[in-house]
Amino acid sequence: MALQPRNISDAGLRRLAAYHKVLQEMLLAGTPTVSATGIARVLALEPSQVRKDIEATGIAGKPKVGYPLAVLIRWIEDFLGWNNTKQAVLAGAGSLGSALLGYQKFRQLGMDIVAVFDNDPLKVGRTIHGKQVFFPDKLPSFALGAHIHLGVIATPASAAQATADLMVAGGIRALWNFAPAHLRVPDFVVVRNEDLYDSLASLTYKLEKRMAAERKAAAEVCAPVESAVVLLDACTW
Amino acid sequence: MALQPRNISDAGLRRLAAYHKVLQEMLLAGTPTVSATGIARVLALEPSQVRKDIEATGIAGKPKVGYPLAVLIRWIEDFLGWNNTKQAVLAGAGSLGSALLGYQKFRQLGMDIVAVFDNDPLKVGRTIHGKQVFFPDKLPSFALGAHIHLGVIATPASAAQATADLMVAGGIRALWNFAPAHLRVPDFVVVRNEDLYDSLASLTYKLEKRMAAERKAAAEVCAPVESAVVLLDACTW
DNA sequence: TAGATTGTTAATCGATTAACAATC
DNA sequence: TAGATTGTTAATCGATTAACAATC
Repeated sequence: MALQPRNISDAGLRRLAAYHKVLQEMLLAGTPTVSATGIARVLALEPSQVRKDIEATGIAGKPKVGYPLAVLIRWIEDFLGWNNTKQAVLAGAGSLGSALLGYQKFRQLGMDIVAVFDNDPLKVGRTIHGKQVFFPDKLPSFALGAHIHLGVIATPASAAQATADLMVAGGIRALWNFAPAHLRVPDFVVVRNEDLYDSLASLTYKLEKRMAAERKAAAEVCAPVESAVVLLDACTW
Repeated sequence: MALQPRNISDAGLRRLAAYHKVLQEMLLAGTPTVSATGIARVLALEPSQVRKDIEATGIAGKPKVGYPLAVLIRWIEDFLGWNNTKQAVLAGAGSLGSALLGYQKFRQLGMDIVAVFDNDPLKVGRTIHGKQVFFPDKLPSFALGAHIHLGVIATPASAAQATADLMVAGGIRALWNFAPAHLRVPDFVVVRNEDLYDSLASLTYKLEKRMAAERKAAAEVCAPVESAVVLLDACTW
Protein backbone atom coordinates (compact mmCIF):
# COMPACT_ATOMS: atom_id res chain seq x y z
CA MET A 1 0.00 0.00 0.00
CA ALA A 2 2.62 2.49 -1.06
CA LEU A 3 0.67 5.61 -1.82
CA GLN A 4 3.12 8.33 -0.87
CA PRO A 5 4.69 9.93 -3.92
CA ARG A 6 8.41 9.58 -3.39
CA ASN A 7 11.41 11.29 -4.86
CA ILE A 8 13.00 9.55 -7.77
CA SER A 9 16.34 10.19 -9.41
CA ASP A 10 16.83 10.94 -13.06
CA ALA A 11 18.41 7.51 -13.41
CA GLY A 12 15.32 6.05 -11.76
CA LEU A 13 13.04 7.67 -14.33
CA ARG A 14 15.10 6.17 -17.14
CA ARG A 15 14.94 2.77 -15.47
CA LEU A 16 11.15 3.02 -15.27
CA ALA A 17 11.08 3.50 -19.05
CA ALA A 18 13.24 0.39 -19.38
CA TYR A 19 10.89 -1.60 -17.14
CA HIS A 20 8.02 -0.44 -19.33
CA LYS A 21 9.67 -1.99 -22.36
CA VAL A 22 10.29 -5.29 -20.60
CA LEU A 23 6.75 -5.36 -19.22
CA GLN A 24 5.21 -4.87 -22.64
CA GLU A 25 7.12 -7.86 -23.96
CA MET A 26 5.85 -9.88 -21.01
CA LEU A 27 2.31 -8.68 -21.72
CA LEU A 28 2.56 -10.01 -25.26
CA ALA A 29 3.78 -13.30 -23.81
CA GLY A 30 0.62 -13.45 -21.72
CA THR A 31 2.14 -13.15 -18.24
CA PRO A 32 -0.56 -12.04 -15.73
CA THR A 33 1.63 -10.74 -12.89
CA VAL A 34 5.25 -9.73 -12.39
CA SER A 35 7.52 -9.27 -9.38
CA ALA A 36 10.24 -6.68 -8.89
CA THR A 37 12.59 -9.62 -8.54
CA GLY A 38 11.57 -10.85 -11.98
CA ILE A 39 12.22 -7.50 -13.65
CA ALA A 40 15.56 -7.22 -11.85
CA ARG A 41 16.61 -10.60 -13.18
CA VAL A 42 15.88 -9.65 -16.80
CA LEU A 43 17.72 -6.33 -16.64
CA ALA A 44 20.52 -7.50 -14.34
CA LEU A 45 19.65 -4.98 -11.61
CA GLU A 46 19.28 -5.17 -7.84
CA PRO A 47 15.77 -6.29 -6.79
CA SER A 48 15.64 -3.60 -4.11
CA GLN A 49 16.37 -0.95 -6.69
CA VAL A 50 13.55 -2.11 -8.94
CA ARG A 51 11.24 -2.29 -5.95
CA LYS A 52 12.07 1.26 -4.98
CA ASP A 53 11.62 2.63 -8.49
CA ILE A 54 8.22 0.95 -8.78
CA GLU A 55 7.30 2.20 -5.33
CA ALA A 56 7.77 5.76 -6.63
CA THR A 57 4.82 5.31 -8.96
CA GLY A 58 2.62 4.68 -5.91
CA ILE A 59 1.25 1.33 -7.04
CA ALA A 60 0.43 -1.29 -4.38
CA GLY A 61 1.71 -4.83 -4.86
CA LYS A 62 0.95 -8.07 -3.11
CA PRO A 63 3.59 -9.97 -1.15
CA LYS A 64 4.46 -13.30 -2.76
CA VAL A 65 2.50 -12.36 -5.91
CA GLY A 66 3.94 -9.11 -7.21
CA TYR A 67 2.06 -6.64 -9.38
CA PRO A 68 -0.70 -7.18 -11.98
CA LEU A 69 1.17 -6.67 -15.24
CA ALA A 70 -1.34 -4.54 -17.16
CA VAL A 71 -1.98 -2.33 -14.13
CA LEU A 72 1.71 -1.76 -13.49
CA ILE A 73 2.27 -0.73 -17.11
CA ARG A 74 -0.56 1.76 -16.79
CA TRP A 75 0.81 3.19 -13.50
CA ILE A 76 4.25 3.68 -15.01
CA GLU A 77 2.75 5.44 -18.04
CA ASP A 78 0.64 7.70 -15.85
CA PHE A 79 3.60 8.44 -13.58
CA LEU A 80 5.87 9.37 -16.50
CA GLY A 81 3.12 11.46 -18.08
CA TRP A 82 2.83 9.29 -21.18
CA ASN A 83 -0.96 9.13 -21.07
CA ASN A 84 -1.20 12.90 -21.14
CA THR A 85 0.08 13.67 -24.65
CA LYS A 86 1.88 16.97 -24.96
CA GLN A 87 2.19 18.79 -28.27
CA ALA A 88 5.70 19.82 -29.24
CA VAL A 89 7.55 21.99 -31.75
CA LEU A 90 10.71 20.88 -33.52
CA ALA A 91 13.46 23.23 -34.67
CA GLY A 92 15.81 21.96 -37.33
CA ALA A 93 14.69 19.92 -40.34
CA GLY A 94 18.08 18.40 -41.13
CA SER A 95 18.81 14.70 -41.14
CA LEU A 96 18.47 14.31 -37.38
CA GLY A 97 15.31 16.45 -37.20
CA SER A 98 13.75 14.42 -40.01
CA ALA A 99 14.70 11.18 -38.28
CA LEU A 100 13.04 12.36 -35.07
CA LEU A 101 9.88 13.25 -37.01
CA GLY A 102 9.79 9.67 -38.24
CA TYR A 103 9.69 8.23 -34.70
CA GLN A 104 6.01 7.30 -34.63
CA LYS A 105 6.33 5.93 -31.13
CA PHE A 106 6.95 9.33 -29.56
CA ARG A 107 3.21 9.94 -29.59
CA GLN A 108 2.61 6.90 -27.42
CA LEU A 109 5.22 8.26 -25.05
CA GLY A 110 3.44 11.55 -24.48
CA MET A 111 5.02 13.70 -27.19
CA ASP A 112 3.37 14.79 -30.44
CA ILE A 113 5.47 17.01 -32.71
CA VAL A 114 2.97 19.22 -34.52
CA ALA A 115 5.16 21.72 -36.40
CA VAL A 116 8.71 22.10 -37.70
CA PHE A 117 10.80 25.26 -37.97
CA ASP A 118 13.85 25.75 -40.18
CA ASN A 119 15.83 28.65 -41.60
CA ASP A 120 16.25 27.08 -45.03
CA PRO A 121 13.87 28.78 -47.56
CA LEU A 122 13.97 25.60 -49.64
CA LYS A 123 12.42 23.64 -46.77
CA VAL A 124 9.89 26.21 -45.57
CA GLY A 125 6.39 25.53 -46.90
CA ARG A 126 7.12 21.89 -47.61
CA THR A 127 6.02 19.04 -45.38
CA ILE A 128 8.23 16.39 -43.78
CA HIS A 129 6.59 13.23 -42.46
CA GLY A 130 3.29 15.10 -42.79
CA LYS A 131 4.39 18.13 -40.73
CA GLN A 132 4.60 21.56 -42.29
CA VAL A 133 7.88 23.53 -42.10
CA PHE A 134 7.83 27.22 -41.06
CA PHE A 135 10.37 29.99 -40.62
CA PRO A 136 11.70 30.17 -37.07
CA ASP A 137 10.37 33.69 -36.53
CA LYS A 138 6.87 32.20 -36.54
CA LEU A 139 7.75 29.90 -33.65
CA PRO A 140 6.91 32.09 -30.63
CA SER A 141 3.44 33.13 -31.77
CA PHE A 142 2.64 29.61 -32.95
CA ALA A 143 3.69 28.02 -29.66
CA LEU A 144 1.88 30.64 -27.60
CA GLY A 145 -1.28 30.32 -29.67
CA ALA A 146 -1.33 26.54 -29.50
CA HIS A 147 -0.34 26.45 -25.80
CA ILE A 148 2.67 24.28 -26.56
CA HIS A 149 5.20 23.81 -23.76
CA LEU A 150 7.62 21.27 -25.19
CA GLY A 151 10.36 22.00 -27.71
CA VAL A 152 12.92 19.86 -29.52
CA ILE A 153 16.14 21.45 -30.80
CA ALA A 154 17.87 19.64 -33.68
CA THR A 155 19.65 22.62 -35.19
CA PRO A 156 23.40 23.08 -35.68
CA ALA A 157 25.18 24.18 -32.51
CA SER A 158 25.57 27.70 -33.91
CA ALA A 159 21.80 28.21 -34.03
CA ALA A 160 20.91 26.42 -30.79
CA GLN A 161 20.95 29.37 -28.37
CA ALA A 162 18.91 31.63 -30.66
CA THR A 163 16.43 28.79 -31.14
CA ALA A 164 16.18 28.23 -27.40
CA ASP A 165 15.51 31.95 -26.92
CA LEU A 166 12.68 31.80 -29.47
CA MET A 167 11.21 28.77 -27.75
CA VAL A 168 11.34 30.36 -24.31
CA ALA A 169 9.68 33.45 -25.78
CA GLY A 170 6.99 31.11 -27.10
CA GLY A 171 6.19 29.76 -23.66
CA ILE A 172 8.15 26.50 -23.99
CA ARG A 173 8.88 25.03 -20.55
CA ALA A 174 10.83 21.89 -21.46
CA LEU A 175 13.63 21.64 -24.01
CA TRP A 176 14.99 18.47 -25.53
CA ASN A 177 18.32 19.65 -26.90
CA PHE A 178 20.19 17.57 -29.51
CA ALA A 179 22.57 20.36 -30.52
CA PRO A 180 26.11 20.16 -29.10
CA ALA A 181 25.81 23.47 -27.28
CA HIS A 182 25.26 24.64 -23.72
CA LEU A 183 21.94 26.49 -23.53
CA ARG A 184 21.31 29.39 -21.17
CA VAL A 185 17.64 29.46 -20.23
CA PRO A 186 15.60 30.79 -17.29
CA ASP A 187 15.25 28.60 -14.21
CA PHE A 188 11.64 27.71 -14.97
CA VAL A 189 12.66 25.87 -18.15
CA VAL A 190 13.69 22.21 -17.95
CA VAL A 191 16.51 21.21 -20.29
CA ARG A 192 17.48 17.68 -21.22
CA ASN A 193 20.69 17.54 -23.24
CA GLU A 194 21.09 14.71 -25.71
CA ASP A 195 24.57 15.65 -26.83
CA LEU A 196 26.06 12.81 -28.86
CA TYR A 197 29.56 14.24 -28.56
CA ASP A 198 29.35 14.09 -24.76
CA SER A 199 28.10 10.51 -24.93
CA LEU A 200 30.86 9.49 -27.26
CA ALA A 201 33.38 10.81 -24.75
CA SER A 202 32.64 8.17 -22.15
CA LEU A 203 32.53 5.42 -24.75
CA THR A 204 35.89 6.22 -26.36
CA TYR A 205 37.45 6.63 -22.91
CA LYS A 206 36.21 3.26 -21.72
CA LEU A 207 37.10 1.47 -24.93
CA GLU A 208 40.61 2.85 -24.84
CA LYS A 209 41.03 1.91 -21.17
CA ARG A 210 39.66 -1.56 -21.84
CA MET A 211 41.96 -2.17 -24.80
CA ALA A 212 44.95 -0.89 -22.85
CA ALA A 213 44.13 -3.28 -20.01
CA GLU A 214 43.89 -6.16 -22.44
CA ARG A 215 47.23 -5.31 -24.02
CA LYS A 216 48.76 -5.14 -20.56
CA ALA A 217 47.22 -8.49 -19.57
CA ALA A 218 48.50 -10.07 -22.77
CA ALA A 219 51.94 -8.61 -22.14
CA GLU A 220 52.01 -10.08 -18.64
CA VAL A 221 51.14 -13.47 -20.04
CA CYS A 222 53.63 -13.27 -22.89
CA ALA A 223 56.58 -11.47 -21.32
CA PRO A 224 57.92 -14.09 -18.92
CA VAL A 225 57.48 -16.93 -21.36
CA GLU A 226 60.49 -19.14 -22.00
CA SER A 227 59.23 -21.05 -25.00
CA ALA A 228 57.31 -18.36 -26.82
CA VAL A 229 55.81 -20.82 -29.26
CA VAL A 230 53.52 -22.34 -26.66
CA LEU A 231 51.51 -19.16 -26.13
CA LEU A 232 51.76 -17.81 -29.62
CA ASP A 233 47.99 -17.85 -30.22
CA ALA A 234 47.34 -15.80 -27.11
CA CYS A 235 49.74 -13.10 -28.21
CA THR A 236 48.91 -12.37 -31.81
CA TRP A 237 49.20 -8.65 -31.21
CA MET B 1 51.60 18.75 -10.36
CA ALA B 2 48.74 16.35 -10.50
CA LEU B 3 50.11 13.36 -12.28
CA GLN B 4 48.22 10.55 -10.64
CA PRO B 5 45.49 9.19 -12.89
CA ARG B 6 42.32 9.41 -10.81
CA ASN B 7 38.96 7.78 -11.04
CA ILE B 8 36.34 9.75 -12.86
CA SER B 9 32.60 9.20 -13.01
CA ASP B 10 30.63 8.78 -16.18
CA ALA B 11 29.12 12.20 -15.54
CA GLY B 12 32.63 13.56 -15.20
CA LEU B 13 33.61 12.23 -18.62
CA ARG B 14 30.59 13.93 -20.16
CA ARG B 15 31.51 17.17 -18.42
CA LEU B 16 35.04 16.97 -19.84
CA ALA B 17 33.51 16.83 -23.33
CA ALA B 18 31.47 19.92 -22.44
CA TYR B 19 34.59 21.73 -21.22
CA HIS B 20 36.26 20.83 -24.51
CA LYS B 21 33.52 22.63 -26.43
CA VAL B 22 33.77 25.74 -24.26
CA LEU B 23 37.55 25.74 -24.49
CA GLN B 24 37.53 25.60 -28.27
CA GLU B 25 35.29 28.67 -28.38
CA MET B 26 37.73 30.43 -26.07
CA LEU B 27 40.61 29.38 -28.29
CA LEU B 28 38.93 31.01 -31.28
CA ALA B 29 38.48 34.13 -29.15
CA GLY B 30 42.22 34.17 -28.56
CA THR B 31 42.30 33.52 -24.82
CA PRO B 32 45.77 32.25 -23.78
CA THR B 33 44.94 30.65 -20.41
CA VAL B 34 41.85 29.51 -18.55
CA SER B 35 41.03 28.73 -14.91
CA ALA B 36 38.71 26.06 -13.57
CA THR B 37 36.79 28.92 -12.01
CA GLY B 38 36.31 30.47 -15.43
CA ILE B 39 34.96 27.28 -16.97
CA ALA B 40 32.68 26.76 -13.98
CA ARG B 41 31.23 30.24 -14.43
CA VAL B 42 30.36 29.63 -18.09
CA LEU B 43 28.68 26.28 -17.48
CA ALA B 44 27.12 27.17 -14.11
CA LEU B 45 29.00 24.43 -12.27
CA GLU B 46 30.91 24.28 -8.99
CA PRO B 47 34.57 25.37 -9.39
CA SER B 48 35.75 22.47 -7.26
CA GLN B 49 33.95 20.04 -9.54
CA VAL B 50 35.59 21.45 -12.65
CA ARG B 51 38.96 21.40 -10.89
CA LYS B 52 38.51 17.75 -9.98
CA ASP B 53 37.44 16.73 -13.47
CA ILE B 54 40.45 18.49 -15.00
CA GLU B 55 42.70 16.94 -12.37
CA ALA B 56 41.65 13.52 -13.67
CA THR B 57 43.38 14.23 -16.98
CA GLY B 58 46.64 14.63 -15.07
CA ILE B 59 47.50 18.10 -16.37
CA ALA B 60 49.39 20.47 -14.07
CA GLY B 61 48.11 24.01 -13.65
CA LYS B 62 49.61 27.10 -12.10
CA PRO B 63 48.05 28.76 -9.05
CA LYS B 64 46.66 32.21 -9.86
CA VAL B 65 47.09 31.59 -13.60
CA GLY B 66 45.18 28.43 -14.43
CA TYR B 67 45.93 26.22 -17.44
CA PRO B 68 47.37 27.06 -20.88
CA LEU B 69 44.30 26.81 -23.10
CA ALA B 70 45.75 24.91 -26.06
CA VAL B 71 47.56 22.46 -23.79
CA LEU B 72 44.45 21.76 -21.73
CA ILE B 73 42.42 21.05 -24.86
CA ARG B 74 45.06 18.59 -25.97
CA TRP B 75 45.16 16.84 -22.57
CA ILE B 76 41.39 16.43 -22.54
CA GLU B 77 41.45 14.99 -26.05
CA ASP B 78 44.23 12.57 -25.15
CA PHE B 79 42.47 11.57 -21.95
CA LEU B 80 39.17 10.87 -23.72
CA GLY B 81 40.96 8.98 -26.49
CA TRP B 82 39.97 11.42 -29.22
CA ASN B 83 43.47 11.64 -30.68
CA ASN B 84 43.59 7.90 -31.19
CA THR B 85 40.96 7.44 -33.90
CA LYS B 86 39.12 4.15 -33.73
CA GLN B 87 37.42 2.65 -36.77
CA ALA B 88 33.80 1.64 -36.27
CA VAL B 89 31.04 -0.32 -37.98
CA LEU B 90 27.45 0.90 -38.15
CA ALA B 91 24.42 -1.40 -38.26
CA GLY B 92 21.18 0.06 -39.58
CA ALA B 93 21.00 2.40 -42.56
CA GLY B 94 17.62 3.93 -41.73
CA SER B 95 17.04 7.61 -41.09
CA LEU B 96 18.92 7.63 -37.80
CA GLY B 97 21.81 5.57 -39.13
CA SER B 98 22.11 7.87 -42.15
CA ALA B 99 22.04 10.92 -39.89
CA LEU B 100 24.86 9.47 -37.79
CA LEU B 101 26.89 8.82 -40.95
CA GLY B 102 26.54 12.51 -41.75
CA TYR B 103 28.13 13.62 -38.47
CA GLN B 104 31.52 14.60 -39.85
CA LYS B 105 32.72 15.64 -36.42
CA PHE B 106 32.74 12.09 -35.06
CA ARG B 107 36.11 11.57 -36.70
CA GLN B 108 37.63 14.41 -34.71
CA LEU B 109 36.21 12.76 -31.61
CA GLY B 110 38.00 9.49 -32.14
CA MET B 111 35.40 7.56 -34.12
CA ASP B 112 35.51 6.81 -37.86
CA ILE B 113 32.62 4.77 -39.25
CA VAL B 114 34.09 2.79 -42.13
CA ALA B 115 31.26 0.44 -43.15
CA VAL B 116 27.50 0.11 -42.88
CA PHE B 117 25.41 -3.04 -42.56
CA ASP B 118 21.70 -3.39 -43.33
CA ASN B 119 19.24 -6.19 -44.06
CA ASP B 120 17.48 -4.30 -46.84
CA PRO B 121 18.55 -5.70 -50.26
CA LEU B 122 17.67 -2.35 -51.82
CA LYS B 123 20.31 -0.65 -49.69
CA VAL B 124 23.05 -3.26 -49.89
CA GLY B 125 25.68 -2.40 -52.49
CA ARG B 126 24.81 1.28 -52.50
CA THR B 127 26.79 3.93 -50.66
CA ILE B 128 25.50 6.38 -48.04
CA HIS B 129 27.61 9.42 -47.23
CA GLY B 130 30.43 7.66 -49.08
CA LYS B 131 30.22 4.43 -47.05
CA GLN B 132 29.30 1.15 -48.69
CA VAL B 133 26.37 -0.89 -47.34
CA PHE B 134 26.77 -4.65 -46.78
CA PHE B 135 24.59 -7.51 -45.59
CA PRO B 136 24.87 -8.05 -41.82
CA ASP B 137 26.23 -11.58 -42.21
CA LYS B 138 29.42 -10.01 -43.53
CA LEU B 139 29.88 -8.02 -40.34
CA PRO B 140 31.87 -10.47 -38.16
CA SER B 141 34.51 -11.34 -40.74
CA PHE B 142 34.84 -7.71 -41.81
CA ALA B 143 35.29 -6.44 -38.25
CA LEU B 144 37.74 -9.21 -37.39
CA GLY B 145 39.75 -8.63 -40.54
CA ALA B 146 39.95 -4.88 -40.06
CA HIS B 147 40.58 -5.15 -36.28
CA ILE B 148 37.57 -2.98 -35.52
CA HIS B 149 36.45 -2.84 -31.90
CA LEU B 150 33.72 -0.20 -31.94
CA GLY B 151 30.16 -0.76 -33.15
CA VAL B 152 27.13 1.49 -33.51
CA ILE B 153 23.64 -0.03 -33.49
CA ALA B 154 20.91 2.00 -35.19
CA THR B 155 18.59 -0.86 -36.10
CA PRO B 156 14.97 -1.35 -35.02
CA ALA B 157 14.65 -2.78 -31.52
CA SER B 158 13.64 -6.17 -32.94
CA ALA B 159 17.02 -6.58 -34.68
CA ALA B 160 19.20 -5.09 -31.95
CA GLN B 161 20.11 -8.26 -30.02
CA ALA B 162 20.95 -10.25 -33.15
CA THR B 163 23.07 -7.33 -34.35
CA ALA B 164 24.87 -7.12 -31.03
CA ASP B 165 25.60 -10.84 -31.22
CA LEU B 166 27.11 -10.40 -34.68
CA MET B 167 29.23 -7.52 -33.46
CA VAL B 168 30.51 -9.43 -30.44
CA ALA B 169 31.35 -12.33 -32.76
CA GLY B 170 33.29 -9.82 -34.85
CA GLY B 171 35.47 -8.78 -31.93
CA ILE B 172 33.62 -5.54 -31.13
CA ARG B 173 34.42 -4.41 -27.57
CA ALA B 174 32.35 -1.23 -27.30
CA LEU B 175 28.75 -0.81 -28.43
CA TRP B 176 26.93 2.46 -28.92
CA ASN B 177 23.32 1.36 -28.89
CA PHE B 178 20.59 3.63 -30.26
CA ALA B 179 17.94 0.89 -30.45
CA PRO B 180 15.32 0.88 -27.67
CA ALA B 181 16.28 -2.56 -26.45
CA HIS B 182 18.23 -4.07 -23.57
CA LEU B 183 21.29 -5.85 -24.96
CA ARG B 184 22.79 -8.94 -23.35
CA VAL B 185 26.50 -9.03 -24.03
CA PRO B 186 29.55 -10.58 -22.35
CA ASP B 187 31.21 -8.68 -19.51
CA PHE B 188 34.18 -7.66 -21.63
CA VAL B 189 31.97 -5.55 -23.92
CA VAL B 190 31.20 -1.94 -22.94
CA VAL B 191 27.69 -0.78 -23.81
CA ARG B 192 26.50 2.79 -23.92
CA ASN B 193 22.75 3.06 -24.39
CA GLU B 194 21.40 6.10 -26.19
CA ASP B 195 17.76 5.20 -25.84
CA LEU B 196 15.61 8.18 -26.79
CA TYR B 197 12.53 6.67 -25.20
CA ASP B 198 14.29 6.46 -21.85
CA SER B 199 15.44 10.06 -22.17
CA LEU B 200 11.98 11.24 -23.04
CA ALA B 201 10.72 9.64 -19.84
CA SER B 202 12.51 12.04 -17.55
CA LEU B 203 11.59 15.03 -19.70
CA THR B 204 7.85 14.31 -19.83
CA TYR B 205 7.86 13.55 -16.10
CA LYS B 206 9.55 16.82 -15.23
CA LEU B 207 7.43 18.89 -17.61
CA GLU B 208 4.24 17.42 -16.18
CA LYS B 209 5.41 18.01 -12.62
CA ARG B 210 6.44 21.57 -13.47
CA MET B 211 3.13 22.39 -15.13
CA ALA B 212 1.19 20.86 -12.25
CA ALA B 213 3.15 22.99 -9.78
CA GLU B 214 2.40 26.09 -11.84
CA ARG B 215 -1.29 25.30 -11.96
CA LYS B 216 -1.27 24.80 -8.21
CA ALA B 217 0.54 28.09 -7.66
CA ALA B 218 -1.94 29.86 -9.90
CA ALA B 219 -4.82 28.25 -8.04
CA GLU B 220 -3.46 29.45 -4.72
CA VAL B 221 -3.30 32.97 -6.08
CA CYS B 222 -6.73 32.87 -7.68
CA ALA B 223 -8.77 30.84 -5.20
CA PRO B 224 -9.12 33.24 -2.30
CA VAL B 225 -9.79 36.25 -4.50
CA GLU B 226 -12.90 38.27 -3.75
CA SER B 227 -13.00 40.39 -6.89
CA ALA B 228 -11.95 37.87 -9.52
CA VAL B 229 -11.62 40.50 -12.21
CA VAL B 230 -8.47 41.96 -10.69
CA LEU B 231 -6.40 38.83 -11.22
CA LEU B 232 -8.05 37.66 -14.39
CA ASP B 233 -4.87 37.86 -16.47
CA ALA B 234 -2.94 35.71 -14.03
CA CYS B 235 -5.54 32.98 -14.18
CA THR B 236 -6.31 32.48 -17.83
CA TRP B 237 -6.25 28.75 -17.44
C1' DT C 1 1.62 -23.48 6.91
C1' DA C 2 5.97 -22.21 4.57
C1' DG C 3 8.12 -19.34 1.68
C1' DA C 4 8.49 -15.68 -1.51
C1' DT C 5 7.75 -10.95 -2.03
C1' DT C 6 6.37 -6.41 -0.59
C1' DG C 7 7.11 -1.99 1.85
C1' DT C 8 10.27 0.46 4.48
C1' DT C 9 14.07 1.57 7.22
C1' DA C 10 19.11 1.38 7.90
C1' DA C 11 23.86 0.84 6.00
C1' DT C 12 26.86 1.49 2.36
C1' DC C 13 28.79 3.52 -1.32
C1' DG C 14 30.19 7.06 -4.44
C1' DA C 15 29.87 11.61 -6.22
C1' DT C 16 29.57 16.38 -5.26
C1' DT C 17 30.70 20.27 -2.52
C1' DA C 18 33.34 22.73 0.85
C1' DA C 19 37.58 23.95 2.98
C1' DC C 20 42.25 25.24 3.13
C1' DA C 21 47.27 25.09 2.86
C1' DA C 22 50.61 25.74 -0.86
C1' DT C 23 52.06 28.76 -4.45
C1' DC C 24 52.69 31.67 -8.36
C1' DT D 1 53.36 41.71 -1.50
C1' DA D 2 48.39 40.51 -1.86
C1' DG D 3 45.20 37.81 -3.83
C1' DA D 4 43.49 34.42 -6.86
C1' DT D 5 43.90 29.76 -8.05
C1' DT D 6 45.69 25.12 -7.73
C1' DG D 7 45.94 20.49 -5.57
C1' DT D 8 44.09 17.76 -2.10
C1' DT D 9 41.77 16.38 1.90
C1' DA D 10 37.49 16.40 4.63
C1' DA D 11 32.39 17.01 4.92
C1' DT D 12 28.12 16.59 2.83
C1' DC D 13 24.79 14.86 0.10
C1' DG D 14 22.14 11.59 -2.45
C1' DA D 15 21.61 7.23 -4.63
C1' DT D 16 22.18 2.40 -4.31
C1' DT D 17 22.21 -1.73 -1.71
C1' DA D 18 21.18 -4.53 2.23
C1' DA D 19 18.18 -6.02 5.81
C1' DC D 20 14.00 -7.42 7.78
C1' DA D 21 9.31 -7.31 9.63
C1' DA D 22 4.70 -7.66 7.59
C1' DT D 23 1.82 -10.36 4.72
C1' DC D 24 -0.44 -12.93 1.19
